[in-house]
Amino acid sequence: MARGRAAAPEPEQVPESTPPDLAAAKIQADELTTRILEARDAYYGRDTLIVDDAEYDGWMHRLEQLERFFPELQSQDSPTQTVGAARNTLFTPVRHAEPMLSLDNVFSRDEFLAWGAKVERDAGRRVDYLCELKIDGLAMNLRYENGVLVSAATRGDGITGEDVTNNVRLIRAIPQRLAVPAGGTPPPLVEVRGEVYFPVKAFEELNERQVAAGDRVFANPRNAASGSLRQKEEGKSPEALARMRDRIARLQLLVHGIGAWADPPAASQSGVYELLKSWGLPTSPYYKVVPTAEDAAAFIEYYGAHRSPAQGGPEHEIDGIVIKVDELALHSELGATSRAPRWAIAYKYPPEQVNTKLLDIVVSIGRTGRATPFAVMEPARVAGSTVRQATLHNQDQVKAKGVLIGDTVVLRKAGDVIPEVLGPVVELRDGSEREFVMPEFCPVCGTRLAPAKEGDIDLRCPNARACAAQVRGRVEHIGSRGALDIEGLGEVGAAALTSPEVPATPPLVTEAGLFDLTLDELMPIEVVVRDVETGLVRIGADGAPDRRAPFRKIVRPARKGQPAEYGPSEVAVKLIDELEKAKQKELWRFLVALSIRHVGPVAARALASYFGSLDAIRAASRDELAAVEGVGPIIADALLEWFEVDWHREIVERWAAAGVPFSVPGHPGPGHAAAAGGPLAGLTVVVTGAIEGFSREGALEAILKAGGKAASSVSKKTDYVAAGPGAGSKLTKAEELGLRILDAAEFAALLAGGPDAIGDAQA
DNA sequence: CACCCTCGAGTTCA
DNA sequence: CTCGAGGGTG
Repeated sequence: MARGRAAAPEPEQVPESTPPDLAAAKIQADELTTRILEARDAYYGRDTLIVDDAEYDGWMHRLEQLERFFPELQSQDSPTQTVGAARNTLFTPVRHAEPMLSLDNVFSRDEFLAWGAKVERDAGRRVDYLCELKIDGLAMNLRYENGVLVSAATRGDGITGEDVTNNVRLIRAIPQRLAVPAGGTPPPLVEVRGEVYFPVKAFEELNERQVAAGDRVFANPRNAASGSLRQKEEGKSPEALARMRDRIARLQLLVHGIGAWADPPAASQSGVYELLKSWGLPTSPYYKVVPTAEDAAAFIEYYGAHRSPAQGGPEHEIDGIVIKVDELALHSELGATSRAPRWAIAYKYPPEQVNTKLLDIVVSIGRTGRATPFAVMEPARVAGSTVRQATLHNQDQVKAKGVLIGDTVVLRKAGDVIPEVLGPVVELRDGSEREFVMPEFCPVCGTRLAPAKEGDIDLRCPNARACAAQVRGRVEHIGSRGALDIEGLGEVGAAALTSPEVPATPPLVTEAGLFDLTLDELMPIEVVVRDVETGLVRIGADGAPDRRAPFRKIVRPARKGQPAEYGPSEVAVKLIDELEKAKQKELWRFLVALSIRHVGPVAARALASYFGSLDAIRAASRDELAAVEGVGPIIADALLEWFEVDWHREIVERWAAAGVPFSVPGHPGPGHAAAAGGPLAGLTVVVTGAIEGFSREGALEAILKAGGKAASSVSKKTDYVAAGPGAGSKLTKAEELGLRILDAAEFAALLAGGPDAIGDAQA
């Protein structure tokens, strides 16, 4: 990774040490919350200042940091979430008839089971648990008098909320009047608690419309729900008003509790739900009553893996599971603390979306010279891991996302793996943010960046031969699995060979010398150690940069008058040995290793099996090249152009001189594609997840060997999908298309005996 | 001219 | 593993 610019935050912004674990962070956050709330009560309620502003700001800042790093800690009633809302007096405050308590949180199975054990101890017996999905929406209190909806309010601080009755009346899912069965009378006063949310699908459609209309997009369904409900009708054009009403109407509600009703109307929480349902109020179909805490833990686990509709989950986002003691008599027996009831708990999943600070946008240069801007962020935990960087693809994407350096941005992991910046939280701007400007010159070698051809969005560094980032990238690529698969020639190895601290002239100026490397050349190499967190050079005890020599070790320590004696390290011996072995690898791997545009493993295999040698490919005309299946005029041109460059030909010559044959043994000559045949002839197979008994590469290799085609993505043309543990979106897609899905055993049978072996006449 | 496919790049984990 | 870009094929 090549960094263009050093980040320079103000010194007092340096984060305090992050607590080592979630439990410690939780204690700190609770402590801060209490202090902040006390200070705020004193200020707003009694008009007295009990702390000065600076200290108060310090608490808030620290709490924000904790919540950013452990998003699990963030709750809707955290001071960091409510402070803005509290100052905002757009809507009249209403007092709830009965306080809306929040729930205590647990973050692990063990914590949850400990809670269950305590409940049963306090109750003195076994209890039934009601498990339900914790909707990531907006907590609401609906007040019905004599069966008629009279007010709707947000949760607010739990005592007082904001009156959003007018907007809530537009929500189709909420009945204006309770449907009391014939003969029954509605209670004179009841408060119904529920959660308003935007269904995920409606949310996606909403954002598409917002984009089309040139409006701002919402970061997530919860923001969309809250934003929609807190809109005022005044000052809107008729069209805007219609859009706002239409948006509100799409909101959904699910109810999960009651307040302010003297006589418990049922014996259990589940009984309450049945009652609410009979009144015509929407209740969640996903709740379940289980006899043990262990069963509740299984419920938690199940929905952890089935959070989205695609996985068989609900139409709303969930941020956890709520577990309640089912029997109502126990509720009053167990009671509540000042903040939360003791008979219920919220299990929180690690969130898949977090806010964090965009510290800088830096440009990296890849092996092809492409300049890619990426976001450098304050480290944040998302979906279980810590993220500090994410790609922004190109300058157009930076514009399209609308992020400024210094913004608070929404970060998520696409497909639970790849960090992705969704966009800025515009409300949190303070004016100090600045726009990203694409640099004019390569941050690594200083050459002017330019599009490869006119109209291209991507800028590239044209200095392919000498730009350190590109040389290093190409060398790393040679060692990668899709090319020569050389152990020891990864990111670190490639950097050490191409841009070490010592010697001044690196052993590899270009990849041409790769196979001429000797142990004597490797041993002097010294690299400087960089801090993982900051990317800065680490300074040793003597004040000089911390240097390491990865390719040598001390054979005999220094003695009086005698300097230490050095020899090659195991890593160095291994690397030289691996390079020697690599010379005998298949031709197509060398084609990939040459970094010719558009020539990856697939095109390289086709070329190698058709022509049989690099000389034959080099001698071929544009038309002859394009005759190969999978190769068209563009790839043909890329090949011809590649061979026209002097230093490219030098790579081939020096590798050949070092003993690389550049040919397929026993190949009859150009024009003879390897005969297709075998049990999988004419079939396309896609592999996803881990297949028992095969490595990733091995499975693909086996498919090709059996005469089949190993495709990288699932489509209608796919005949079989071999899926194992860890399978992702490819499996989902295969299921959607109704394709034949194989487990490891079936896959092995297919390889050996073709479709017949697994009972298929033909896919 | 639609598709469908491959390439290339970026990230983080064990 | 995912995305965008753009090539190849029917």
